[in-house]
Amino acid sequence: MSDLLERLRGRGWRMTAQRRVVAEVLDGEHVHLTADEVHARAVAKLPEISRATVYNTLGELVSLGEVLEVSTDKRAKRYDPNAHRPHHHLVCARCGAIRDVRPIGNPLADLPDSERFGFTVSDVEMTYRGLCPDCASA
Amino acid sequence: MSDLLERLRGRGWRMTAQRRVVAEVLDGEHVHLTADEVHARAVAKLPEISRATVYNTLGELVSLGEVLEVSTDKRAKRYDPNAHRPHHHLVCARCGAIRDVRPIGNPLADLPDSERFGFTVSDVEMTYRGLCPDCASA
DNA sequence: TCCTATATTGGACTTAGTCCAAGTCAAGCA
DNA sequence: TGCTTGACTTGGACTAAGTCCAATATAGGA
Repeated sequence: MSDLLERLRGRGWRMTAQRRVVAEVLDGEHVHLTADEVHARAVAKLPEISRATVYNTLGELVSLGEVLEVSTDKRAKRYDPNAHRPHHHLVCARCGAIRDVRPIGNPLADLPDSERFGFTVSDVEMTYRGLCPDCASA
Repeated sequence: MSDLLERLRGRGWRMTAQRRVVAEVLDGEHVHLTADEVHARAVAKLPEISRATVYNTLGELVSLGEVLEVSTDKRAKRYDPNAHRPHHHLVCARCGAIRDVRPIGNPLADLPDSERFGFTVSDVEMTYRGLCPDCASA
C-alpha cells in the first residue's frame, strides 16, 4: 500500500499520520471494512484519531478512485481498497463474509437496447449471494 | 394488487386498513419507493397511519416474498413490488431514476468454480448504472 | 356480541453518517 | 533551521433511516 501513499503524495495530498494509518488499515485483498471498523483499527495504531477524520479520509480515497464503496448488506457502507482490479462481490447470506470475484463475460453487453429505456449505460455492479463453506456445513 | 391482498389473506394475514393502504401504494411497474415515501403516500389515504406500521408492513411483505428490498443508492432502502418477475435494476447516476430490466443470459453461470471460494452460490443481483435520457441531454 | 391474539401507535432509542468552528500541523520558503 | 499559512483534524452537535417497546385498539372466529 506504500505505492498508494506515493500516488497520493504525487497528487498533492498532504501526508499526515492519520491518513497514513487509514491507508495502512485498508491494505490487502478481500478487505471490506465499514467506516467504524476502519476507525477501530486506526485507533489501535493512533489512539487520538477521530471518527470525522476517518470519514473524511475514506471519502477522499473514494473520490480519488483509490478505494471503492460497496454496500452488500443493507447496513453500513464498506470500503474496498481493491479499486484498480475491476471485480464484483460474493457475499455469504448468513455470516456476511465477502470475497472479490471476477466473472467471465461482459454483463454490460447482456442488456439489450430494448431494456435500456434510452439510458446511456456505463457500468454494472454484481453481487452474488450464497453460503460460505462454514455456514453451508453448519 | 388486489390479488396480492387475496394471497395475503390466504396466508392468514389479518386484513387491516393500514395494510390495505400500504399494499395499494406499492402497486405498479418500476415502483421503487423508500419507506418514507410509502408512508407519505399512505398518510394521504389514511391520515392516522404511523411510520412504525409502515415499517412493520413493509418488513412483512419482504419476508413473505411479495416485495423486494433494493438499495441502489447508498441512502434509504427502496421497496419494489415487482417480486414475482425476476429482474435487475438500471439506475441513473445523476437523478436516481430506476427502471426494472431483464438482461439476457445467465449471470450465475458466469462465475467459474475457481471464483466461488467454496460458496454455494444461489443468487445474483445486478445494478446497471448510467444516465437517463433527461440527465444525459442536460 | 364478546374475546383474544394480533396489529397499531407514538415516542424514545440506535446506528450510520454529516457538518462546523476552533485548533493543529505539513511542507514550501527564507 | 524556523516561519507562515492553508490544508487537515478534532469533538461534539446534528440529521436521516430505522428499530423497539409498552400501551391501546381491532379483526375475525366462537
